[in-house]
Amino acid sequence: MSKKITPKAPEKDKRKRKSSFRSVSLSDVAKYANVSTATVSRVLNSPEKVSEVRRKHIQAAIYELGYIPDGAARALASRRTKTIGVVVPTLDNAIFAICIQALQRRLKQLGYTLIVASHEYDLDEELHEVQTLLRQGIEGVMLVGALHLPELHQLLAGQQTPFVYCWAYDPYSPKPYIGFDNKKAAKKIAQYLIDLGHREFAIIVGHTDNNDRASDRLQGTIDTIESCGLKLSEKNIFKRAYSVKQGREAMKILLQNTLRPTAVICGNDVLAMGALAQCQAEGIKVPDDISITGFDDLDMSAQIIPALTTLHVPSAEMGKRAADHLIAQINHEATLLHTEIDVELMIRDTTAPPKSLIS
Amino acid sequence: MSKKITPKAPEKDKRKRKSSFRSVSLSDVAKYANVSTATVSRVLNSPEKVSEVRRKHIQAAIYELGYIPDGAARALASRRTKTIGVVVPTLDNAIFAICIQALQRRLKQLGYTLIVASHEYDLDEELHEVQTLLRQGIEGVMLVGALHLPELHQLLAGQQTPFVYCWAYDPYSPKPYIGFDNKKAAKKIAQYLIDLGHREFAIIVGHTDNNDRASDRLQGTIDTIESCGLKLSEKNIFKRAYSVKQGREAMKILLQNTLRPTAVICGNDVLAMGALAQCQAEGIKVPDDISITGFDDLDMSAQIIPALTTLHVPSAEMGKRAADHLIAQINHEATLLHTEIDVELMIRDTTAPPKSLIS
DNA sequence: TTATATTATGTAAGCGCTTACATTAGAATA
DNA sequence: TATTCTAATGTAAGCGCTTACATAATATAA
Repeated sequence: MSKKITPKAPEKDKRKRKSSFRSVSLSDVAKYANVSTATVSRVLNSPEKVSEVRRKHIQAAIYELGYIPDGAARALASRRTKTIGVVVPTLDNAIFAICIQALQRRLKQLGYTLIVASHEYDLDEELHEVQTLLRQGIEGVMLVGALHLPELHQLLAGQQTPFVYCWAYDPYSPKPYIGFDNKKAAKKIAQYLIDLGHREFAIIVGHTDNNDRASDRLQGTIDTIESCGLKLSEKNIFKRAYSVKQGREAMKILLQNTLRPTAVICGNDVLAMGALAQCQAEGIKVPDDISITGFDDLDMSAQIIPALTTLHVPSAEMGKRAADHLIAQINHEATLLHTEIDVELMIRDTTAPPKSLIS
Repeated sequence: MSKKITPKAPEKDKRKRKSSFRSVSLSDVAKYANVSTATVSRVLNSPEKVSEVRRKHIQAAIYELGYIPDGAARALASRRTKTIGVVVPTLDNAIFAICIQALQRRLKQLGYTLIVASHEYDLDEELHEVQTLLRQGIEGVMLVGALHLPELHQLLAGQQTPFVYCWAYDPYSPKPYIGFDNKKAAKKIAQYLIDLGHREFAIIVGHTDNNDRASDRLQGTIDTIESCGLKLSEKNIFKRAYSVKQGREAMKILLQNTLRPTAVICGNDVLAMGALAQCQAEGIKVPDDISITGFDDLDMSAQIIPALTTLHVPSAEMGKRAADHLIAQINHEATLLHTEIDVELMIRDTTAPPKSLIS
C-alpha cells in the first residue's frame, strides 16, 4: 500500500527561516574561540568558573562577533526569565509612572527586567494582562490595589507565581501587601479638617468602580465625617474621572449650590487642582472662602499657588520595596508578608479654619 | 586508566529543577486530549487547520488543565517573540507616559507585547537598555529623539532590527522618523510672540545635554528671535531640570533682573507652570505684566488659570503610529519612512501684547 | 609515592514549543 | 474503478541555550 516514493534529496533538513539572516549564536562563539559551548555559557553565567586566560579569550570572541545571547533559549533552558511584571490601571497617572520607574530601577539593579501592562480600570482586562505576562514567563508580578477577580488569584496560585499588592494594606490578609490603608489615610485628612472647625463638606473622588483605592478613600472620609455626628448630603459627593477638567467641573456644580461646603476633600491631587482652578476662575478665595485638600502629593502640588494641602504617598518607595519583596520571594528568602508605608499629611496653603470661625 | 565506576542508577536523567512544581505543558495537553503535540500547537496558532470537533475537544483540555503556553519555548521554536521595545528618557513625564500608553494599546491590538525601558537621559544607558531589549528578543524598537550613540545604530543595523525615532523629524535622513521638527515648532511660538509685539525675551528650557528635543527647541527659539534683529542675553537663558519647582526658581531669578523680559518662552509646560506659579507668588500679572508660553500641551495646561498658551504635541498619535510603522516593517510591508505629525499653537490666556504697546 | 580533592573543561541531553514533511483518509475527478 | 486532489493529522527535527555528569589535569594530603 504505502509506496514510499521519496526520490528527493535524502535526509537533508533544509529548513530556511523567513530570512537568510542568522545572527551569531553561542556555538558560533564556541567554534570561533575553540572551546565548547558549555565554556562559553559559563563565561556568560558564572565567569569565575572559567580560567582567566580562556575567559578573556572568549570575551574577546563575543565582542568580535557581536554576539547577543538569545533570551528565549536561555529562558527555556534555564527555566528562568529574570523578568517581573506589573499591571497598573493606567500609565497616564504620575503616581503609577513614578512607582514603575522606581520598581524598574531596583529590578535592574537586581538583574531583572520589567514588563509593564495596564488595564484601564477593567478587571477582566487585568486578568487577561496577567495571563499574557505569565505566558511571557514573568517570575513575579506587582498588582495595584486589593480588588481583583478571583480567577486572578487562582491563576497566580496555580502557577505558584509570587505577587504583591500595592497601594493598599491589610495586615490580616494572608496575601502580601506593600502599601497603606487608604481608609485610614482619608480619615487623617477629614479629621484634620474637622479639627480645624469645618462642618460642611463636599467630596470629589475618582471613579470608584473597580477601584478600591478610590472607594476606600471615599468611605474613610464619609465614616470620619459621620462619626462626628455630621451629615453629608449625597449631592455633595462627586465621582469623577481622573483629570483636572473633571475636578473643575465638579467644583463648578458644587459652587452653584446654595449651601456651600466650607471644605472640599478631593480623592487625588489632580482633581484638587481642578477644584482649585475653578475657584480661581470664579474669584473664590482658597483657603479663605473654602478649603481644599488633595491626595497623593504630586511634585507640582507643593509648587502651585496656593500650595495644596494633601496626603503624601511615597509611590517610589512602594515600587522599590515591591521589587525587593518579589525577588526575595523568588529566591525563597524570608520577607515580611506585609509592609505598611507611611503616609503623611502635608499641611500647606489650601486649608484654614472656616470663615465662620474667623469672623 | 579510566575506571568508569558509576554504580548509580544507570541512564536515568533525573534533573530536578529548583522546585518539584512542573506546570502543564503542551504535550500534557496532547496526551490528555489524545492527539499529537502538532495538533495542539495548531489549535493555538492556526485553529482553522484543525477540524472543529478536535479543536473544541482540545480547547476544553487546555482549559481543564489550565495550560499556559511557554513564551520562551514558543519564541525559540518560531523565532518570533511578538515583542516590541521602547526606550524613553523617563517615565516620569506625562508626554512619554501617554505615548507609551498609546503605543501599547495599538501593539496589543496587533498581538504584540511592549517592553518599556528608560535611560534617565544617559546615552550609554540607552545603548545598554537596547542591548537588554535585544537579548529579550524584541522585534522592533521605538526610540526618542534623533540623538543616539553611533554604537546604537550599528547594533540595530547589525541585528537588522526595525526601529523608529519619535519626537523628532528629519525628512532627509535615511532613518525612519515619526514626529515633528522641534526647531520649527519652537519658531512658531517665538514668531507668534514677536508678532504680538514682544521684543524682550527670556527662555527657560529643560537640560539640553543628551536631549536634542530640548536643544532644538532652544535653538529654534534663539534663531527666530535673532533673525528678527533682536538680541538675547545669555543670562536670560535658563536651563533647568524638568520640574515645576525648577520653573519657579528660574522665574524667580529672572524677575530679579532689572531689565525684565516681556515674554518668557518655556521649553515645556511643566517649566511654564512653575514660571506661572512664581509670577502668581510675586503678584505679577500674566499676561498683563508678562507673557508666558509652554510646550507639550498637557491636559492640565488648558485648565489652569490663566490657561497656558502652548504648543500641542500629539504624543498619543505618535505612539500609535510608531506601533503601526514598526509592525509594518517587521512584516516587510510598505511604510512611509517619514511621518510628520502636526503640532498646533494653542493660543490661550498667558500671552498678550506687551504692556508698552497697550498703554 | 599513592590516594584524594580540586579545578577546568567537555559531552550531550533536554527545556517546550513550531513546523517541514510524511501519511492517511476521504472527496472529487477522470 | 482508478487516479488525483485536498484536508486533517502525525512524526520528529530542531530552535539556542543550560547544566548534570564525565573526564582530565593538577594540587594537596597522607
